[in-house]
Amino acid sequence: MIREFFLGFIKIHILHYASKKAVCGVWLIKELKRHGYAVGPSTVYPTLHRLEKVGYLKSKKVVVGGKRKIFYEITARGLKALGKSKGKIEELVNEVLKNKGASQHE
Amino acid sequence: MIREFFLGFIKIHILHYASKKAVCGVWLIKELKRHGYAVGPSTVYPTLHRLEKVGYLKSKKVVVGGKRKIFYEITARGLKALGKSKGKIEELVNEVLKNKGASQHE
DNA sequence: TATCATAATATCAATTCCTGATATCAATTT
DNA sequence: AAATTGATATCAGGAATTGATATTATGATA
Repeated sequence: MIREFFLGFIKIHILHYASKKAVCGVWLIKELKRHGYAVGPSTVYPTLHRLEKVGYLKSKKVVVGGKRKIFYEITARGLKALGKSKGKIEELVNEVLKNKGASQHE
Repeated sequence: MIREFFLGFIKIHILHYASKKAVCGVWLIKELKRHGYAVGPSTVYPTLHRLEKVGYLKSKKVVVGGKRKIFYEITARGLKALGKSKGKIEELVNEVLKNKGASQHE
């Protein structure tokens, strides 16, 4: 169940990375693992496909080191979604971590 | 798709609220709406049931103002999950908002 | 005490997502 | 041209999501 809490985090991370540079599946798997998220190929690739399908990412195929990879970069649409997400993260932090969310717990 | 990003946020919020005081379904719907999350009964109630089922929340039935309500409070197990979530939120903030996550974007 | 109105909660059903296991693919090596 | 290897793709069973709808319990009313 707690994994469900973080599925969105993972997607936001992916969008964030893809806003910094072009990323591919295997790199994401390693990077996300470094950040404490256990993510396998069968989670990452379908997610990348979906993120591209909705227009948040765009891909290009490249051969590097003798292996074909598919690199993903963020789109304008994806940047917009990422921006919206950042706003929500701030809201979450203010409410849950700092407890500054004008809470009227009446 | 972007809604998927926030489904975890919503669950964390619920756990957070339930750690402050006993909460019921309708109150959560209003409160989450106040925080920008569109959440209806068919989202909140099954979620509450599941959170109770996994032992993060415990419920008690109360009659208030002539209406029966079910109030939920966090459990020790839920507190643990919430704590873990807070750690992840900080990590997310550092990486995505502050960009302090020792990122080796090689 | 039967019925009604109301608010809170519960369920349905179609769609979609998640993911361990497995398969496929393409570039290089032998 | 077969094998190797690393990267990506798919499958299939289970589970989650949610608009729509139904159910429930309480107090009021007659």
